[in-house]
Amino acid sequence: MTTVSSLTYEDLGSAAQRDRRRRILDATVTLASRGGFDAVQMRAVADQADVALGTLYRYFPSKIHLLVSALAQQFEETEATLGRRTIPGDDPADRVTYVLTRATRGLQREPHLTEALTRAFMFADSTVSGEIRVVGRRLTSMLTRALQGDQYVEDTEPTDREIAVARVISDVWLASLVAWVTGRITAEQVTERLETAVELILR
Amino acid sequence: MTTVSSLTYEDLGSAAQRDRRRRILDATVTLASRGGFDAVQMRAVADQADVALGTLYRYFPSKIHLLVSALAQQFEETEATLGRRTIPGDDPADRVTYVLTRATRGLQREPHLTEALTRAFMFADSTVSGEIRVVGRRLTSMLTRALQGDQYVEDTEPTDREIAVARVISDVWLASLVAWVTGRITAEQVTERLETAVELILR
DNA sequence: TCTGCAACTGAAACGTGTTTCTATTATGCC
DNA sequence: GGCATAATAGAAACACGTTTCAGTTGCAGA
Repeated sequence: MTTVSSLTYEDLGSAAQRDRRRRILDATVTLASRGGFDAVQMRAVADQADVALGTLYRYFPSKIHLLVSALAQQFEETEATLGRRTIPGDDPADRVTYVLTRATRGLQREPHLTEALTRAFMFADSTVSGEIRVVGRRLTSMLTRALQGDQYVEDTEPTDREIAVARVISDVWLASLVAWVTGRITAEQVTERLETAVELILR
Repeated sequence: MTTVSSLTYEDLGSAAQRDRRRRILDATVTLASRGGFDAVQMRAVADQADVALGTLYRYFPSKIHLLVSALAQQFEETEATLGRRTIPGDDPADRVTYVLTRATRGLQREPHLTEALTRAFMFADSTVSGEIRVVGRRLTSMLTRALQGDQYVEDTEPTDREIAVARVISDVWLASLVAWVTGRITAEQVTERLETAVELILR
């Protein structure tokens, strides 16, 4: 149950170190986009990021830590790009569906990357719980924001019900993504399942 | 996307072969109960089952196939024991909650085994889709049966809505199990989350 | 019973995640 | 600038999943 944590951007003192961290995460995303989970090989990441293998492990204590950190970073980037925009839709169900559809379309464009990040997220053990929590929080907050709609700009705390709804929907989303990246369902079916779930919970 | 399948009980001609398969799955469950996913090492399984490593791989083409097959077997055993009994509860929500609570309590008694099987299930890639489907079907049928209640004895086909509800609930269940086995939430929280989800969907 | 084929054994070897260790380089402090 | 310390490089070694293969055993059909 012991947690081992990756070095975060804030942990790193010098610009050179922050640059190393960035290079490592960039290499990870590049390799993952190209060949998925299996293509993210620690030696290959180290090579491409131009750091020694030992250094890579100093920054990220395992392949799973590395990939989950890459996932967190991808989330950050997404939020930075379209995070402040108002979510279209007149009621919570519409807004949630909008966010989910849009996100799913984005993931669909990078199937290998999605496979790598999703599988790492699901396979993470207790030593990765810190990083996992970060991603989980981002996910639910993205959904509670969609549930609240414009009220969000006032930074309203989500209600218990909103949190519960967000959790269920993110559970369905993750399960559907796993099913998609393992070829059990198509991308369209992912969207269908999400819409059905939203229907069941919010209508 | 190519599927590679494990040898099923039906595939095996001789009694000696069926016995080998049983010994392998027994060894898997024993090791998993003792030390979880990491303790299920292919050499150790082969040793304990008294077969050569190559034979183990002939029966189950990977560790994940092996563990997911063990999961399918556990399901079968559970269904055989209490499969025909009527599920108590006056409405679908009560019956589903009953089944979930009971199952969760069972899993709680074998945390290492649950960790091993759950993680294998979530980590499975496209080559395991056959075995995964078997387990997925069992899961949803367990839940649709609870939704239908006594009607089930008439072998009524579940409605689309029932199937959709069952899917959402099994998604929540799996996500909660993963969170539990990785130490992010307690077993009580698993039950809480399931009850909340049932509440949201069925009330 | 004999024969041929499929299954099994035992062991070696390979791939990749992870650990470890020594030499070298960068960094902060006097 | 010189020094102590931490960070990094580079490479070897280990662990475990997986593959391979030569020899042996078990078994169905002639």
